[in-house]
Amino acid sequence: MEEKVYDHNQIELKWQERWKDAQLYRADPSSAAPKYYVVEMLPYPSGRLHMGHVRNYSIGDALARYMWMRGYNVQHPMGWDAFGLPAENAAIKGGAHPRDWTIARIAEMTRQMNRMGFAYDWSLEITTCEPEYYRWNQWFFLKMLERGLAYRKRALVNWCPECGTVLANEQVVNGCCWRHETTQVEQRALEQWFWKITDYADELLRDIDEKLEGAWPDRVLAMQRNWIGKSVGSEIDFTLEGSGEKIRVFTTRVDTIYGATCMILAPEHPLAQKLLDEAGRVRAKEMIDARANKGPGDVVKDGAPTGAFAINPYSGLKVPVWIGNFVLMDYGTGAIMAVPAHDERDFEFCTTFGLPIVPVIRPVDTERNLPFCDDGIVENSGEYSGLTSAEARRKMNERAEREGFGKAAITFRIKDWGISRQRYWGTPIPVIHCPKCGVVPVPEKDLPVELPYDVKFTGKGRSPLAENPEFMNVKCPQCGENAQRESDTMDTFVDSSWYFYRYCDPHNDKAPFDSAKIAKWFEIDQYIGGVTHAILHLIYSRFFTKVMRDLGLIANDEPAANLFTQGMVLGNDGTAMSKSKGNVVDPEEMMDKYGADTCRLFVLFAAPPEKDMPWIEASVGGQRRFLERVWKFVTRNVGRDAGTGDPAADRRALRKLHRTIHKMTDDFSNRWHFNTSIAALMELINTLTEEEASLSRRALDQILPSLVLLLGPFAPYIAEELWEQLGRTGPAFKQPWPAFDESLEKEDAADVVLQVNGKVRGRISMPFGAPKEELERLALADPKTQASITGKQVVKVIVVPDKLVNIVVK
RNA sequence: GCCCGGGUGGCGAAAUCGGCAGACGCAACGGACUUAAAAUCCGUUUUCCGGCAACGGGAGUGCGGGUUCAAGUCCCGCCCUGGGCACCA
Repeated sequence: MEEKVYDHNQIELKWQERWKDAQLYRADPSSAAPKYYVVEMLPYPSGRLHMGHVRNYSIGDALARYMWMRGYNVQHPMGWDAFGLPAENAAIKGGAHPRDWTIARIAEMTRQMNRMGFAYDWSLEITTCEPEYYRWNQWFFLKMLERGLAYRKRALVNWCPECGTVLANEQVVNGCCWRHETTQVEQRALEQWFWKITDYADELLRDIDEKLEGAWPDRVLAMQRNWIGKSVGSEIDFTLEGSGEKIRVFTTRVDTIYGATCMILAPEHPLAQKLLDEAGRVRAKEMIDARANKGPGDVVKDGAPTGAFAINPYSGLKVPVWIGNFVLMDYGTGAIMAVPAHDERDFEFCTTFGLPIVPVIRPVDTERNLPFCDDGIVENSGEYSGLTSAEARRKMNERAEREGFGKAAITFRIKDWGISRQRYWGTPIPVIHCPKCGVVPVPEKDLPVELPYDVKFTGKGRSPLAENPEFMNVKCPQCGENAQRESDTMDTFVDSSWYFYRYCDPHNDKAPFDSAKIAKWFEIDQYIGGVTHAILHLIYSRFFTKVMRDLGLIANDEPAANLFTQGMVLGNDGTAMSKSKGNVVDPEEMMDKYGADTCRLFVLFAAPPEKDMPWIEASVGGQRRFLERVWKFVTRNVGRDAGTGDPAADRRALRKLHRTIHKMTDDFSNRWHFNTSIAALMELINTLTEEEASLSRRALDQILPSLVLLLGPFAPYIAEELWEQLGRTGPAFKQPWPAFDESLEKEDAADVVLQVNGKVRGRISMPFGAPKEELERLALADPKTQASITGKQVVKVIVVPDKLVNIVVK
């Protein structure tokens, strides 16, 4: 048969047309095959696919296609993280309505994804800005409220005095407003909603060890551990001299308490406000503001005495009470005991302000240089002197508990999740503020609280919702009097915390999902996304899963049994692609130029998927050339009258084929190092081209279909087209993955390396399984090794059968 | 400062269990084809030394030690680099 021309445009258009069939990538509900649920993190619909998406989704798609071929019942959905600031910013700048803006961009990105040939079951598609989705955010909010997991408190927000509005963190650039680059952002306190993720802090931490270790990347788990930040220590009350009020401190080093030479309160600490005089309060305010505008780098330690004194409950000694800018109000109790001899920060503080330094811990076997911050032997500490730090901590905790001035305590660094956003384009928080009844939840039957479409985007004043009377004015569900809706919307991380559950039952209008469907598909077998979501998204989803479990909706404790985080795509200059650097490569341009298959192949070939990968356009051509070589090889050999050929050539070609299948099967099941899988395919085509003239028809009939199927998960268009040209029926991606036969992989003879003192001196070809003695004899007799041995004494000979002989000489 | 990665040719990388370092690809150079160019195909390409040559010999995986018959791979101590956290008591 004639060799054909590889025209990627023609092939892609043809198959896109055929792949429109909505049933094609649907999981089979009646299938008895084992399920495989693979999810790639859903994108924000910015309107253009970027290389990071292409990489993420090419990895996921290769895996989904491979698992289909392995006979699994695969569920592979896609959706849109459709709420968020860019749409609203665009509206503020005079662009389209956020909804229209978003819908148009979703359409555009869907088109691009289909062009890439990604195999999604679009019947499961979810769009988080649709009421049918976000009503369940609201439903979950009500459940959180019922269970005491949602509460309101005052918290700081960014405020631009120029706009007269609240800014999201992303709208703050270098401490200034995004629209007024010279206007400093201020901090203002507003009543906001929080979710008590801290209630689950212990379980979130424990399950990292018990459920995720080994299945999620270490660096993600390390970041999460760090973020949760569990500290084991003690809470101890110091008594204020005079009033007798208690000041509670948290410390991990109660064993050093005899060395406490002062107490330091956060400047915001309520007691500090009380103890300070007018001048002191001004100083405290200065410290708070200086910290709010904290630039990068260290803030110099600052502090001031309150004039008050407190009594150390263990030693009975009186210490001064200070305020200090390095003590955080929202960690621990907002107050510390300063032990300058055994803590670097306290040391720095007390040195600066001339406070005494009293050592109470002796190192076990080294000189003591202050501050000495390790455990040691306690001294100058009354009845505890002579104990180890650990013993002292235990005994001191016991006494605190017994005498009622403290206890062993655990503190977490993680804080409750503030979900309120003073924005329009998000899920309305379903509560009503009634002057008589207070905060009243919207009754479930009234969900969803829909976002009104007709609002004004001024970028000034309160959020567009708050300025919209038709939205805001309602009757109180409890007393029927005039009341106001909550105008805040939810953080978009709420949307993405549970979307992969909704995929399993996307159109359910009675519940967020049917629990039986979740039981069938969960946990997610493989979740794939960027490491940038290591903390927030991935910890919020874990939290959501645990809450849903406690609500009785699901049975699993974790959302994803396995997580894979791919590396970034870097520009030609080796830095992350960004518009400001002008090193962005547009996937669509690459598709025009080289075709979707080439793009997919390149992002998988250039580096192993977990590593950062530079986009070097010069090398993309190599992938295109590879596809052309495969294309030509297959098309010109489809019907070629090859006859019986040369059995030795057949054997060599089949050996390479089976090794390639073996290698790729390993890569898919272990490491996903698709770069080496593709390299193996390249080696295969190199061998096939070399042997081509001597191959028999029989061998070709085995080789051609296998080659095409192996290529399928990476380059689906060309695989499907060639499959059809081979005269096969049924889609290539639903064929069984080729099997390898190890007996065909073996060389005819073993190539045994001969070494002298570890240096290669020669090699001999031997039948497999040759006895050690014979290998040793032949190695010693070999002329190549003789040259290096003569005149020396052979000390010993190491023989690794079928592989290597190392002669050790002196 | 603390916690993770990473360091191998001109470049992206490979070597999965301690057994031939540099597979595969890019780029470069040489050749074939062509009036010419592009495309394609063939060849060379870690480095140093010797040789017209086929070839032979030495060095080499960030640096310094160590274990081993054998180390890119394991151990100890450094250096550089990317990322995360960063006054968390």
